[in-house]
Parts: sequence; C-alpha cells; structure tokens
Amino acid sequence: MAESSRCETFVFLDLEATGLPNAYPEIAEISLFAIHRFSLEHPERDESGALQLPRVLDKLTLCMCPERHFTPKASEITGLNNQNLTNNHKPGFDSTVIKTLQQFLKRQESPICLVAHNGFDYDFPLLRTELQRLGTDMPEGTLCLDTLPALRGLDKAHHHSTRASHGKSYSLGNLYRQYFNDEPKAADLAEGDVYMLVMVFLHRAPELLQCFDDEAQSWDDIQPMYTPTTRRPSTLLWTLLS
DNA sequence: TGCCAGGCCCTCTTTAGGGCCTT
Repeated sequence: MAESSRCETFVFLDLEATGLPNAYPEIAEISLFAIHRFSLEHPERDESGALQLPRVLDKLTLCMCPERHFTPKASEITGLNNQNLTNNHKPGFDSTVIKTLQQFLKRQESPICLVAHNGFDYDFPLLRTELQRLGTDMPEGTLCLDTLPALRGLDKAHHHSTRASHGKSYSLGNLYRQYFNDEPKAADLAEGDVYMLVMVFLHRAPELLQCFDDEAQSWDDIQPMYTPTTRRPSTLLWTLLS
C-alpha cells in the first residue's frame, strides 16, 4: 500500500535484461521517462484529438554490458548481446550508472513513483537486485505502480475485461494496439516500450491516478528477484542518499 | 553460483490446471 496519497512525478521505466527471472538476469538497458503529475492530469492532444506524448519530460536511456550471458531468446528479443555491447565498450551496471540515476531522479519533484508493466514481478525486483549488488537503493519514500494488475483491476471493476470481451491479452503491445489502433512502436527497445507504457497510461490516466492509493506500493516492499553476488566492493558504501 | 520463475487470473474452478506477463 502506498505510504503517501499523492505522487508528484511518475517515472515510467523499462528494463532489457539477459533473460527471465529463472535465468538470474542482469540489466543490459534501462530507460526512464520522468513525467510530472500535471502532464498526466492535463494530457496534450493534436488537431485530431489524438493523445500526444507530453512535451515536457525528462528521458534517460543507458546501455550496459552484463557479466552474465544473454539467453538466446533474450538476445533475439532485445537485439542486445554481450558482443555488441562489448564492441561499443559499454561498462556494466556500475557506480556510474547509479550516480546517473541519482542525478536524474534528483531533478524530479518528489515523491516519485516508478511505473512499469508487470513491474511488481519483473522490473522492480530486478532493479532492486542490481541496486543491492552495489550496496545501494532507491531514494527513501519512493513508490511504485504496476500497470498490469492496475489495468486488470480497473477492467474487472468496470465489468469490461479487455481479454474477456475482445480476446486480447494485457501485454503492453496488445494494450497499445487496442487503445490506439496502431502497431507497437519500437517494441523491445527499452525506450520504445517506455513510450508505449506512457501512452497506455495516458489513455487510462484519470482512472489510474484515481486508483493510485490502492495500487501503488512502497519501494521498500519490493523483494529482490534473487540474492545478488557482490562483485564490486569499492562501491558498497555508495548510496543514492549520500 | 544459480542454468532455472512465480504470482496472478480465469474457468470446462474451489478436492485444479493452464495460461499470462516480463527478457
């Protein structure tokens, strides 16, 4: 349950990683769009009335080379692999990434709420694992919201289940296709998935913002996906709160 | 290190099983 009844900045998040939870994945790409509550409450539209991505937002996308090898499927889906990341001399998820994230989040008005699709079961536990590997964590008071159970819950409450009524799934791509009658944009690139996540959120923003109190959780309640090994002891004392 | 998930939802359910959702 949310510790605060109001969040000022929503940071939409997507991770590309070396595999699914059963593969003890490591993050290979992270993308975040930070959007203030104002832009979600006052969505922008073009001449035809179609929803637009908010003009004022902060973006951050970083690629990093994991130590673990990609599963073949993960590499196929993301277009990333250890070779092309190494060829581009990308370091791993290290203290530089943490510092960049810290600076990015510090620019946003707090409280901050992280938003991801299936975030409670994938993105948030994996991000917490990587942060714990470096002995750090998100800023105190961070909240998080998963659009997958939130949208399922809204549809169930309104008795118009997307899947039941149209045979569609709640995958991010299918939700985008259904809401905007358009094919997914740059799916499986982290930034493309965050774009679709923001647009899906905007389509249901009044309802999602209203149900925030019931659906959001404290970051402190997110359990790491697995117990990480500590391989960079020099970063152990560094924290986001420092 | 690990070599592999797991919580949630739906229904031909509840004494269960199958599929979704994330890479």
